[in-house]
Amino acid sequence: MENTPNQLDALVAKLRQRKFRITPQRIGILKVLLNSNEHPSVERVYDQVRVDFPTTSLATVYKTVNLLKKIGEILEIGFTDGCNRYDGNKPYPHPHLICTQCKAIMDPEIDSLEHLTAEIERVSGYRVVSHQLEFFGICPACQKK
Amino acid sequence: MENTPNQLDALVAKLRQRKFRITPQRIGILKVLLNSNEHPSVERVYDQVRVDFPTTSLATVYKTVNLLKKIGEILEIGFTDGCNRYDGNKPYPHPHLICTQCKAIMDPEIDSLEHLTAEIERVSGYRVVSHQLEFFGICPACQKK
DNA sequence: ATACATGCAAAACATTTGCATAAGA
DNA sequence: TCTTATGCAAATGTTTTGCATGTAT
Repeated sequence: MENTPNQLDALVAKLRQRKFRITPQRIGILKVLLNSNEHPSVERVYDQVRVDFPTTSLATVYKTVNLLKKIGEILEIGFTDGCNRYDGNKPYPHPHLICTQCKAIMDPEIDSLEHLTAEIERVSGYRVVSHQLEFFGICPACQKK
Repeated sequence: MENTPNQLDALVAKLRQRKFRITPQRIGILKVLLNSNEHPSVERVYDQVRVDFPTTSLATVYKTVNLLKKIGEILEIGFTDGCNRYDGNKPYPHPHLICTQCKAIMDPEIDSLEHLTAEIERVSGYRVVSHQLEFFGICPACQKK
């Protein structure tokens, strides 16, 4: 589990550019979001940030996650049963594959949906801004159990 | 806004078959879910059911909706900001087109994602059980505002 | 008759907010 | 210095649950 200083520095620069303040809590939250490939929930981010910055509060994690979501630097993966999860590595719409048993989330390598988006716009008259595509199933590990 | 006795009868028969009891509240909830094409929230179902059965409680609507979801007779459309919505007419996975301004939901006519599902299974090893595809955008009416 | 469903109120849960304090810029 | 971020606790909003009562079968 290695740091990604380039991504981190880039994100910090973006925040600075937009006149947001760089606090140790925010750095910690950014690191967790950039380093993890597990699509963590806010609670999970909170737990991990507190390893380095034990004073960080849950409210701050929520506020920072919302900030990052608003400026488009993380992607929210909506869960119907509480506990949304976040992707800090690929903040643009892309499909997710979710194991309904262990809740693992992975990014399958498949073609994008640009052609579908275009078709939707054509037949509906909507201006499509984004999309969300989630596949639910059982991962290989859980199939063996 | 016409009743759909065939669909209703079929659903009632399914419930009976599974030994669930047919109560006036449940009939009312089923009617609302089958007759509406607006993909109503629980609160919305509640409001409409109470026109016919004013004694119906919100808890009962939640319980019935959960029951129907569990037996696969309605489809849940997950909303990240509270207020999930439900489709009683097409309880199988299909794409939705959601206006981020007026919250209207429509069903665009496009090809299914079966080929995509198959590809996902091939590249990931997951057994894919269902999926969810939502497009977000601005509907024609809201574009004019 | 006997399960099961209902309705109420309370609980649970994730998330947001208000506000005094702390700390980046 | 001056504004913004933090942290706490309280508030919010949706959904769930426990339990006594009512009702479909």
